[in-house]
Amino acid sequence: MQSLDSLLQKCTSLSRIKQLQAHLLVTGQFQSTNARTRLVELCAISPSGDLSFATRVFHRIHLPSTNDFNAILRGIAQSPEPAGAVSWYRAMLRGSRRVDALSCSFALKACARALAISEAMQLHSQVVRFGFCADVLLRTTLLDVYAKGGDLDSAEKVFDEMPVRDIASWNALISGLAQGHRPTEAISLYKRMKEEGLKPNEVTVIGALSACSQLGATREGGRVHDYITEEKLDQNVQVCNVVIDMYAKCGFVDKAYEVFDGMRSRKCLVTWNTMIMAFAMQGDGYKAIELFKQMGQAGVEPDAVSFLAALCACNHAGLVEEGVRLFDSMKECGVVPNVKHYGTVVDLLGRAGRIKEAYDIITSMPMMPDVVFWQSLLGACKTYGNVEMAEIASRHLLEMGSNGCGDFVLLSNIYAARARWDDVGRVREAMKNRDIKKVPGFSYIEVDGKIHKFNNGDQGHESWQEIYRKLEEIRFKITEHGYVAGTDFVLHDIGDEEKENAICYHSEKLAVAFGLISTAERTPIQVIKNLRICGDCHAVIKLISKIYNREIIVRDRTRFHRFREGSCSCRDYW
DNA sequence: ATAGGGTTAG
Repeated sequence: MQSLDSLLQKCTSLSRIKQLQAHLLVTGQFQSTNARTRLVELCAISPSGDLSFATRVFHRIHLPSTNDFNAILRGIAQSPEPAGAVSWYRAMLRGSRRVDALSCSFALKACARALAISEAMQLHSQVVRFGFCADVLLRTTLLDVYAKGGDLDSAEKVFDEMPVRDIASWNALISGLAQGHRPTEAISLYKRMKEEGLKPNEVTVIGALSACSQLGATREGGRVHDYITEEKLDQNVQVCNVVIDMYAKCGFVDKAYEVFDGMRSRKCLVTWNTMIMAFAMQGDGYKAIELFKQMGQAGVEPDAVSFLAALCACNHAGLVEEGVRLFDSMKECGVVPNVKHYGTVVDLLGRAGRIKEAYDIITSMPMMPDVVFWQSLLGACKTYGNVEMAEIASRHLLEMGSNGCGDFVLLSNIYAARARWDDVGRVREAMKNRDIKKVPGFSYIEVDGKIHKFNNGDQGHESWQEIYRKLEEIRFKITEHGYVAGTDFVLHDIGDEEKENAICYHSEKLAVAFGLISTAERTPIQVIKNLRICGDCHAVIKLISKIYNREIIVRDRTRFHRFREGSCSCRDYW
């Protein structure tokens, strides 16, 4: 037995696995020993293994045990086609061998990966029926499947009903909430966990910090970082990576770089990528590219994400030539550009007015352009007044059934600028006939460590009346400074006054106004927005920074805008 | 019935 164990450990390649199988067959141990089961499992799950070979071996077993079934089930669950695990599990149910908690565990894991929620629910009821409920690990798996499938309410329910929880159960829900865009709840659960005397580990802080990054929760993020240092969790690269990302997303690039530079654990590819992205978001194009080069010097090969980060940096900093060069160099590095790379270069070229080149890339790239490409091109056409190309782009958008009102607004504006009123009318008609909806915009602002959330036109905040009064004051003051409402940025099917009102109460304006009334004079105000900042808000916040003498930082979907004395760090280029 | 299952970054 001892020798079989050591033989199993040496099975690091498929040929070794086959040798061992032959050995078991020859010595007559194949049909009777546990070693066989472990061999099947090894072959089914190890990277050097081969699932189809494992399955062939399985079929040579006279009376496969539950464990033999499980070995294959586990293999299918972590294969590229996890959905097959459910039918394997069903075959098991019909067969002579009973399923155990592990079978359920693997099948559930497969559901999580295949996002098969209804199958997961069926498995859930079986877990109950088979009486596996006392199993903490299995319940945690269940919780995780719901969370990954987007059903956070069910995940919470599983968690609440657990008679016993261990750290992994807490971690699964904290991470689930963070990944499911319910960061506020993730943080309160993290706090509750500490209050209950549990000790967060690496996995916990990764989830908690990811939630802080989303919210721009600077204070809580700093506290988590302190805890990480105290508990020496920073020996873990993944933890360091999230710390860097958290500081970057909370607007502290310098702090992010400090952590990056002083890391005790070895930097990995993700570490470099995170830091490059951090500079890119700040619009520090040169620093990002510098780091990209340093990464190569450090012997870390850039991957698709590294290139994307560097390309975004070029885009945000307006480094057109550098970006094109970078894009062209991808092939030499053996990295295949994906949609996002193409999207970024197209955007980069378009913004630089190189519309024909951008168009040529769209038409020659190896994948179908999605709406984003045509929107980006259309935007460039508006900036450079290229009506012909704008029509081409819009036609594609219409064909693709785009329901983003921004596309219609842009096209309508392009026609209006040329006084082509018939066309303007046609676009309006098209707008009416479609179900045009916007993704609702919202913004966060942290004041005294507390996160406040604002939706567009929100009147739910406790001081909303004060906020709206402040906005009126702002409107009055900026008008004195020559501001004219930029009604380009909203739908054209409402009256002028209404239009003005609609953009007056964009979530970022509400958040900034709240910042003005609730923080000390001259202190910076920081806002996080889920979408890209709109042009009118951008113009208004520039003026606010000047009139109220405040530095205002807005992180939008793609980057940071640092408003100071009437201008923005993005140089109006975003 | 020998062991094997859950939570983690750009």
